[in-house]
Amino acid sequence: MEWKYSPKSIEKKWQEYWERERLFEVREDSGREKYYLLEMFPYPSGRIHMGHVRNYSIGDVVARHLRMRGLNVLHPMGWDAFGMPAENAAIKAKTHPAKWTYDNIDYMRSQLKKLGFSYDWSREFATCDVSYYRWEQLFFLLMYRKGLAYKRSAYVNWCNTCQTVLANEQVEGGACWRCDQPVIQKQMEQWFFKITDYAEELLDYTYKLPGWPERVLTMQQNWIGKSFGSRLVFPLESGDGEITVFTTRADTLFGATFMSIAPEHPLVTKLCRGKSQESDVLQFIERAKQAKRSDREADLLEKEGIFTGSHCINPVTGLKIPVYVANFVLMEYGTGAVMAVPAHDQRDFEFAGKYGLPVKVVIQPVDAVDPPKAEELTAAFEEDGVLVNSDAFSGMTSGEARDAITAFLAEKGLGETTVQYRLRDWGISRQRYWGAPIPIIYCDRCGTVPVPEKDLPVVLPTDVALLASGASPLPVHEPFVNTVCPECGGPGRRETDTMDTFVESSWYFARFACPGHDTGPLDLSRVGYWMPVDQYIGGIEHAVLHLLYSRFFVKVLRDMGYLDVDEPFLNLLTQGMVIKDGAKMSKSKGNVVDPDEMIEAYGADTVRLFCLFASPPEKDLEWSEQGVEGSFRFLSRMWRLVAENREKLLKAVKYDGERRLPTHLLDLHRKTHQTIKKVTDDIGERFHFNTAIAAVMELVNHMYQILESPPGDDELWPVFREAVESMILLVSPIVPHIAEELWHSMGYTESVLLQPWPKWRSEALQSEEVLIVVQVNGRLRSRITVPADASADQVQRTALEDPRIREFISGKTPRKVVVVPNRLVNIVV
RNA sequence: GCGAGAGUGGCGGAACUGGUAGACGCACUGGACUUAGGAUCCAGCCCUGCUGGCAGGAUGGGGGUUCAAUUCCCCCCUCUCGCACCA
Repeated sequence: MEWKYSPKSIEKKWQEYWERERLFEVREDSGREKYYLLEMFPYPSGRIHMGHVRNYSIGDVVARHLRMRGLNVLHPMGWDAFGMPAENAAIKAKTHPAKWTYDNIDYMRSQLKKLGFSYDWSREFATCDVSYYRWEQLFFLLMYRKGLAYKRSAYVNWCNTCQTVLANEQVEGGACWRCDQPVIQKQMEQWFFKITDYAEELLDYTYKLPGWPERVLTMQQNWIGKSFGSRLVFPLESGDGEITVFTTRADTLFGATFMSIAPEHPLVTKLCRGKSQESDVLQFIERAKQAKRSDREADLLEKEGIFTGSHCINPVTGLKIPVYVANFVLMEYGTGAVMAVPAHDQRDFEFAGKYGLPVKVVIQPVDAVDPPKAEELTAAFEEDGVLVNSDAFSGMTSGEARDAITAFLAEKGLGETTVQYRLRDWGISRQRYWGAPIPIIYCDRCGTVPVPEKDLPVVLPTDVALLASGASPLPVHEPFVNTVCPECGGPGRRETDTMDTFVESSWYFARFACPGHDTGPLDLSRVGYWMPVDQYIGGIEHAVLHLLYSRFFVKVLRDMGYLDVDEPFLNLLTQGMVIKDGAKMSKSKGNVVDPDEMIEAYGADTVRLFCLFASPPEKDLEWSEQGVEGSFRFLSRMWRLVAENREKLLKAVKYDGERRLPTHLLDLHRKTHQTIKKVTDDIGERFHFNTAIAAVMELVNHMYQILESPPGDDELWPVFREAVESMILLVSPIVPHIAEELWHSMGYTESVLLQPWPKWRSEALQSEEVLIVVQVNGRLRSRITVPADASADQVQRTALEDPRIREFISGKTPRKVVVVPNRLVNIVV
């Protein structure tokens, strides 16, 4: 055995050994308890970054630990391989996205292997493999059949830089989530998945996922945005038609003095037709539509509107009120029309002030004597209160009135209570090449025709010439586009949009359970064993996006009979970012640390150890080269402990806990068992790897302490051997290479992975004497040592007899004495 | 604006159900070994005072509950994240 720890000479050896022995490959085994551990799979961008290293190190500790605890652990890895960077890189480097992607996968796989992660590589796949995305096309067809996939013309988020459409979830603060450029609104024909059909269930289950972080659930709840309200009908003054609004404040209906509708509202052109203001209105609409979404969202856009020239009738007052087009009304939410109540809505209040519209107070605060006067209002009163100026409804509370007014209108067919969601359908069309083709054919005679299942897959052609603009080459790829209509046999044209790559990541976790299955997407006999994922680990950035889509998709697949679970991920751990010099590591900031260089300099174990030790997983991790060196130093200390004492350790027989020991060895024996308990709890229950590591460091320090003053004791080496072996087993999930090497150097021939996780004995945790803190009036004054089994009375007596304590009490009689067993005594005088 | 989370030494962070605040590591200081060490080992290391041992003050600030508060409650300040004209 080398005297010096040198990771280079051991890491590769053990990686090859694990692979040769197929130690990470698993099969379903109904006789064993399963555990499905998954980390978010990476996009093959070229190289692994520190965020990945951290994510996968956390997962690997859990996987290795639970294997030693006897569970049948599925721990797979694959590639989220479709996506735009491949296209952009291919254009730049004059290569093909497929080649670029698969080359990156090869390199990144080698990086992951160098880090020693315990993946079952036999299950690996990439989502751009035809054998994967073909099943996604089948899902699309089944969803199409059920009306869950549909096409419509809609105003959508368009990113000019990426030359494609984005889903609402993919627009962050009005900018593209990928390239950060402003997004504009564009009307296009688009395919949607009807996620809104599942809004209620998606929301419902956010209250049934105790293993998820509260804030992720809150974010999803906000995103779904359920609100209870009413749909109310305002007939047009002209008599031919009506405007329906959604409102959560039906109680304020008597105060609705005008109407605001969205520029995109279908009635707008009709309402201004033939009126004197027609051309002004049309101009206004054009301007409003062109406004960037980023401005609209950032509240930069001034609130503006224009009178359409038409009126509608307030259904309870019977008064005619003007209809305005307003740039802040969103067509996508509710009905695209808002009843404006300036006295009780701040936005309407400002709008009314600007255009000289009437303000009518209909709610007064509960404790007010008189209703406030409209002309004295400086701001809208938006809270609930008591109704005034509202005919028969006056005197009701807001809550009562919401129901009563809606019911009153419902009788006339002019209203109903309803539930409104903020969530909108998931737009999945992407005008890009490197994605899964949408299996649809357009025929002049038959219209939109789904590709028959027997004709799947629709293979993405590889013989394409990429366009420098980034626009998809598919529409101009004649052999792909031109096809035959499956219904009439006449000429047909293929859909050239591809699917959003979030579709692939919405079911990959299920496919890992049966990766080679080729007669269907999922083999329920195997998938049923492994699903759901017991623990999912990844970045918080997917709190809404990927994690919401996946939940939706699982419910759809369940309803199709492909899955028998309601939710994909039982427990979720969202790990923090890797930070350097106070900022997230990124190329543009120039603060990236390359994992390869770190592995080269310190070895994989050190890199893993540092990632786990520097902070708890859910917090951000500040990268520190000195911290990395500290981690390396600790591994060296462990190494030397074994290397320098190997002969003596090998000769000793592990202490069995039976014979009596001198105090200092009993201390070590106890420390060993305390450490086993602490590490087991920290890794297994709390995921606090940093404190688990700290505990092992304490044990190692303790061992060095004992070696400082060699007592020449016969019992030393047996007890030491117990401590050393425990140490090796406890760190093995964290730093597997050095653990494997040390384990074998202790004379074992079987992998450390196959050892049972060490157990602590509770009797070994007990010490004969305990230290008790003595306080007087809550201030620490002395420490006493008492037998562990001393009664409260005895402890109290000993404390009161303590000379220091007597001094502090100085003759006074204690008013009260609190005794906390094994902890402290507090004397109140 | 709304929602969530967080504020502890020079730094990263401990303290699981209220019970010795600062485990463990980094940095720093001193010493040992050494031709030398940026290797290793040992010791010190929150602040203030006489400086041995103590005493007092410290967990963003203020108040409260309690024998006892980093931990529970109220108010305020700061930071981070998410949502943001949602009717």
